[in-house]
Amino acid sequence: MPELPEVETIVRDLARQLPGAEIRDVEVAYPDLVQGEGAGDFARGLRGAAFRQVTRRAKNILLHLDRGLLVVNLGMTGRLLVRRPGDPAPSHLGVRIRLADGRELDYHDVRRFGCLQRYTDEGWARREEALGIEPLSDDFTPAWLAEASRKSRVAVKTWLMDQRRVVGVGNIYASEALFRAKIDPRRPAHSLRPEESARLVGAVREVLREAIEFRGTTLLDYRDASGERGEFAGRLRVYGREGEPCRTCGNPVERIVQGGRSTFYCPHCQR
DNA sequence: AACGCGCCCTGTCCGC
DNA sequence: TGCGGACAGGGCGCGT
Repeated sequence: MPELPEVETIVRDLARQLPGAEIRDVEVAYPDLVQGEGAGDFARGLRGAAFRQVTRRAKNILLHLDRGLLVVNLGMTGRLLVRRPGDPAPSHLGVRIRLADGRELDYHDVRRFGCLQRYTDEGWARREEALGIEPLSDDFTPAWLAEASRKSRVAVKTWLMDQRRVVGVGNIYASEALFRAKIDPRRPAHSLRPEESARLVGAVREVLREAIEFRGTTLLDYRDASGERGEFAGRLRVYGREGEPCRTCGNPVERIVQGGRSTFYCPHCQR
């Protein structure tokens, strides 16, 4: 479910609400969500720790503690919610973190593709090496894209979604960025001309920034840390619009499958 | 090495 | 109304 804009929205919410809060105890309803150690050690390791700050790396939520960090990946349907006394109980509770001030930080996940894992600072630094560059950082430039994709024959849409290269771009924003850049998603990554690399970098940054401004895209499951929907869905230009008229040329938007995932694009506008 | 595929899991929707 | 199949925002591990 969540790509960079959705995760960033949650992180900004949590960064205002969590620092200073102390963990009273932890209840793990689904042990398979906890990675790296057993549920008992996980719960004991968190008990008594205090939240320092909350940041994002790729599609991961980094909850920095006074000892190490707790990293949450939401998978497809994960939600991380701050719950106050009296708020309705979640229907698919995975992990409940009770805070000393009476609030709860609840992780729910219908499909349970998400995960939570504790890391030491060094452990996370090692794990992070496998992740690509941040698309909203200064590292993401047309020159970098041209060089990094030079030897890759995979379709540019599949290439964009590979988290070892660029992080944070998932199935929705890959389609949207390629539409904005007017590039056919089936093109081999290495075939982009310099001006196309430049357009793609600009389009990725633009669509991610706009989506953050609108607090992300809610198709079905996504909710922010307060349980509210994102408002970007109505601004999607191609994703989920198979057969509907392209907002630029009026020809029907098409859906194809690439790497087992749906891709939406306009064959007339994207070449 | 890079790439394509299947799988993890539950829920919803659509066609028959 | 019921049932089977396709599909859903991610990521990992396998084989070639």
